[in-house]
Amino acid sequence: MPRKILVTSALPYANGATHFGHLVEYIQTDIWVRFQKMCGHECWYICADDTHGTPIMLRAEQEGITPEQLIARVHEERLRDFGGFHVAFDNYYTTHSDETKQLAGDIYARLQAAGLIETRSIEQFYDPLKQMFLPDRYIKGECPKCGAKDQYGDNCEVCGAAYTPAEVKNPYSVISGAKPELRPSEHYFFRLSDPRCQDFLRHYTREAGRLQPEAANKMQEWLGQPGENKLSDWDISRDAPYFGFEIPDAPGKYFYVWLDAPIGYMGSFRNFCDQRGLNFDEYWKPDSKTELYHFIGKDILYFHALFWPAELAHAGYRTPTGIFAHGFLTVDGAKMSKSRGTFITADSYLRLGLNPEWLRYYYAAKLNSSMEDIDLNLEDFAARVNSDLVGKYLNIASRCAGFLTKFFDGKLHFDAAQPMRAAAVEQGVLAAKSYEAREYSRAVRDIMAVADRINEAIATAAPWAVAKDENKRAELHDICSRALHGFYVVTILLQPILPVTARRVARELFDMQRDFRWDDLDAMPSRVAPYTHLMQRIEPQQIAALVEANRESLAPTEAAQFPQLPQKDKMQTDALINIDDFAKVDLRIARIANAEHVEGAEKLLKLTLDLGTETRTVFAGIKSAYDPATLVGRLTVMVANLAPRKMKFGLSEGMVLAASGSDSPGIFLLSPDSGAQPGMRVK
RNA sequence: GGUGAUGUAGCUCAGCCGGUUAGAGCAUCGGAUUCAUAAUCCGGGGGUCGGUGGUUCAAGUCCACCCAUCACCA
Repeated sequence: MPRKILVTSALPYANGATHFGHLVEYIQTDIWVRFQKMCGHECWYICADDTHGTPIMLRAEQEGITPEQLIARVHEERLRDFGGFHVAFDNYYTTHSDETKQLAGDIYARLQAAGLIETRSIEQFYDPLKQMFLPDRYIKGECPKCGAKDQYGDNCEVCGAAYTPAEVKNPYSVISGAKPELRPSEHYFFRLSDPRCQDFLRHYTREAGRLQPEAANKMQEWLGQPGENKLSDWDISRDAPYFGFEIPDAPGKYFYVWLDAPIGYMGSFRNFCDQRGLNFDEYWKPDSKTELYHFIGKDILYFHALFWPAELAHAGYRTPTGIFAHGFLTVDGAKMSKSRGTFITADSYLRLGLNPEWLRYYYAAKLNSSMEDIDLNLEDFAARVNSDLVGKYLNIASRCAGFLTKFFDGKLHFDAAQPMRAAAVEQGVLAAKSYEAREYSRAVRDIMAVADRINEAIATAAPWAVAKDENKRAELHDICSRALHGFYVVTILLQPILPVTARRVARELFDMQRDFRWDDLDAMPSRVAPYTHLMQRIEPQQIAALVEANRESLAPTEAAQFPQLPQKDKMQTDALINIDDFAKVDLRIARIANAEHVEGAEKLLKLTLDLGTETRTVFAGIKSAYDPATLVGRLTVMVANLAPRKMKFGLSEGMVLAASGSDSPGIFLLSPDSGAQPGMRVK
């Protein structure tokens, strides 16, 4: 019976760049969602930008743009960054939307009708110059305890003391420098202290599966003993000027950003339902049979486990099935640091050309269901990825597929398929348990143990020795088929973590027309295409470049920020061509039918290209980057109408296309997406 | 200051309700192998399980205190 599941990641605040800390959560969630989808469940992954509040308003002002412009820009960045790491949202929206506004107003009205909204006058610091009320973070002064200067209004970074802004000595506004003054203002409160909320939360937070054990304990701490009434009301309004939604019938009063942020989950989902014709209410009505999960960081547990369920429950909506908090990310054992270069942005990683699946794998290898922090040890990162993914996992296919191609035309044959299928299904059950429980580190451990066993079996069977005896072809066939089946199994198990590699394995290696599903574990692959490399190793220089790119020196400059970036080859916008000019170039898909070294040539390889209707001989200067054996069989793109050129070694009838940078090493041959056939025109 | 979490080999981590000589992967050392992106396989070395004290026939595993790191709260 397929489940219906709605999953969210916390809405990232729309200021600042996406960094590695963010990615922990989105990758964690994405893996879970991909796993559920593979199992055939209807699972929707919903997210949005969290766009309101004072910081956004001020930031936009600082940049001389409107908040709308700021959040639109950040929206683009987020989509690019998350997409770059293969985080596949079903909908990525914004809280600054009609849907969210309407839902926020609706929830507010229902809470008001339930008698859970109350107004009262409070005193707050006000910046007389800037003419606005100041959040605590925007007040600085001397620590009342140790006297340290320039400390924030809520705690001291020098002595660690916590206090209120009123206690700070010689306070000043961070925005204008003015001395803040206390002023009264009417604020709106959600009455969390109401017995109805207390009773509800006392039960809700203790139900099995709702929260992690540590989180549930924390809730008990916040809730206190029965009758203790430790919860206080929640201030949900802010005074103008404020970027957000004005509270209905309360001119000049706005919803506090934390009120509309979680409602943004609903807003994004409603927007998605409208696009897809889904029934919003089926997922949000009080007695919904669907499941709702929020993946969050442990820092925002308070909002998600207290305010949010209490709001929903009393506004006539369903409450979350589960709230899953994760810990923080440290890099090399310490908080991410801009000066050390460990405050790593998603963008820098992608721009330097590092493979996003490396990070996905490493995070998966570290993540479990607890709220413990996880550490990204950069040295360990490279070692682990190289050894697990390239050395163990991909190596299985790399070392055995050749025999199958060479002796058996790529066909697989199993002497005893049934027990192999049973074993694969069993592995699947084990891994599925771990994925479902968000114990990814356990899943990875178990899966890599499978890869270890396969390599062991290969070593024992020694196909390279068996291959020398022509009478043992059947044995060789079985050995290599088993190995490739093992590779097939491990790939399916890893697909939630390595979606791109798994997709390539399915489509390019095993000739499937779709991605893997979990129940493919109970099927046997029948043939393999010639193996081509699926992943590069991490080079130590790449890690060094990453750290360098993220290191903020005392005088940061644009150029210093991405020293290794291949931004050299400037686009020549002054030499434009029109479509007809371009059409003169006859680009064709070509299959490399043969590739060989050219005696006496330092840089050239001799390629025989199959264009479907004819073959061409092309000399390509790619010897430094490619081993001819690995090229045979792959598709690439060639210029078919280039005038033939007589070279020292023969006539070259065209050229193949490859990317290269002027000052970074490497030559990268182009490849079409799967499905392209030799001879097809590229245009 | 209070509460909680964490602290196990060089690195990253497993260790269920306390029970034989504390495990894995990586790294390292020795050997094998050459099918594979110097990948793989076999074997060895390496830990007084943060510290101190206690409970117990028996503690990495329970208790107390202390230290370190992190978080939350006032």
